[in-house]
Amino acid sequence: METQTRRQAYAEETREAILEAGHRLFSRQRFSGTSLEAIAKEANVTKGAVYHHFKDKRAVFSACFERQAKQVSEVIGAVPQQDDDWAYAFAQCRAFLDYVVGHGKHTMALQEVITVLGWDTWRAIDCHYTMGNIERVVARLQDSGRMKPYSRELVVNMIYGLIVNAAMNLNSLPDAHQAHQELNGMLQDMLNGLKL
Amino acid sequence: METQTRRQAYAEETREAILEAGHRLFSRQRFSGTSLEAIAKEANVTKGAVYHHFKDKRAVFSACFERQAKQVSEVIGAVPQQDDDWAYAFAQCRAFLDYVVGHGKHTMALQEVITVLGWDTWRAIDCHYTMGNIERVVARLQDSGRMKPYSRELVVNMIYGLIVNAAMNLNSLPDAHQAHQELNGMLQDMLNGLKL
DNA sequence: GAATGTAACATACCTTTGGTATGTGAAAGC
DNA sequence: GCTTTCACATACCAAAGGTATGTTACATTC
Repeated sequence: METQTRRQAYAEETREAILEAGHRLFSRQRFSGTSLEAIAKEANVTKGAVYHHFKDKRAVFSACFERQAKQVSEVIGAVPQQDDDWAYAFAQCRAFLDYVVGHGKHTMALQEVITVLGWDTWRAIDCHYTMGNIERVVARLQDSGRMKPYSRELVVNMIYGLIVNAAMNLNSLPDAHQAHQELNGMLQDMLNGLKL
Repeated sequence: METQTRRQAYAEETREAILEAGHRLFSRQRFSGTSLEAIAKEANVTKGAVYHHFKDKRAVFSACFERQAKQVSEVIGAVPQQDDDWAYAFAQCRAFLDYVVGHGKHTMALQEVITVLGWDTWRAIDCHYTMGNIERVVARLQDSGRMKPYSRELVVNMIYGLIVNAAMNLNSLPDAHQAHQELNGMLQDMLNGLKL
C-alpha cells in the first residue's frame, strides 16, 4: 500500500493473475497434473514471468494455497461469537464444513498441500489462518477450565485433522447432504470427548 | 503356491525385489522424488523389468502400499481380544500408534498415498486391511448398542482419519514419547464421545 | 530530457523422467 | 530339436521443470 510506480502495479497484477490461474488449475488437476506452461498460458504470460515472480513450482503452489487459507480463515472468522465457548467452537466447525460443501470442487485439496509442501511448511502457513482460529478458541476453553489440559499444540492439530478429515469425506461422498449432517454430529460428539 | 516353473519363481523374486526397493525409496523420498530408474537400480534390474511387472509408476506405488497395509493390519490383528469391546478398540489404537512410533520413518506417508492414488483407490485397498479391522470393531460396538448409530462408513472413516492424523503428528514432533502418551489419551477421549 | 540502469518480463535451451517400442536370450511346450 | 513365449534389457521419444540469456518498457540520475 506504499507509493507504487506503474511498473510495480503492473507486476502486482500479473502476479495476481498467475496466482488465480494457478489456483484454478491446481484445484482442478492437482499439483503434478498442472504444468507451469499451463499456468502461464492461463494467466496470459510466459514461463519466464512465472519464474520471475516465484522460485519454483512449489512456491507457486504454496502461494496459491496461502491465498485459499486466508479466504477460509475469513469465513470462519466471520462466525458471530457466542456466549458459550463450546457453542462458538461448534459453530465454527459447522461454518467450515459448510464452506467445504459449497466450494469443495474449487479448493485445493489439503492432503495434497501437506504432501507437496511437507507437514511443517503447511503448518507454518496455516497457523496464521485456519489453525489460528482454532487455537484461539481452544485457548479460551482450556483457560476457563472447560477442556482437558492436553498440550495445546497437539489438541489444535488433532481438531484440525478431524475437521479436515471430515471435509475430505464430504468431498468424495455422493450424498453430501446426508453426510453433512452426520459428520457435523460426529464432530461435535468427538469434541465433546475433550470436555472437562 | 501353485506348481511354479523356475521362470515363474524367478519372476516372483524380481517382483518382490522391485516392491521392496520401491517401498524403501518411496518412504524416504516420496512419490515424485523417486524415479523409476532409481527403483530399478536399487532392485538390480532395468526399467524394462519394472514396466513388465507393473503398468506404470502409480501401479508400483500402489503395490508397495498394499504390502505395507498388509503388514500394519497384521500388527493390529495380533492385538489380543478383550472382554470389553471398547477396551479392545483402544488397545488396537494404541498398537497402531506404537507401530507408527517404531516404524515411522520407514513407512509410506498415508497422506501421499491418498493424494497419488486418489481417495477411492486408497480406500479400496485399505478396506481389506487396516480399515477392515476398524470396521469389525465398530460393527460390534454398534450392534451391541454401545456406539451411536451413525452411518458405519462415515464412522470408520472418521476414526481412521483420527488415528492417521495422530500418527502424522507423532512423526513430525520432536518429543515423540511425551506426545505418544498424550495422543493416545486424546484419541480415547474423542472416541469416548461416540459412546452411547 | 537524454543517457544510463534496472525491473519485468520473453525466448531458447538443457536435463530429467515417465512411458513406449523393440530386441534378445533362456526356459517351456511340443 | 524346433518353435514359442515369457521375462527381461536397450534404445528411443516427448513432456515438463528449471536455467541462462536476451529484450523492452519504465524508472533514475545528471
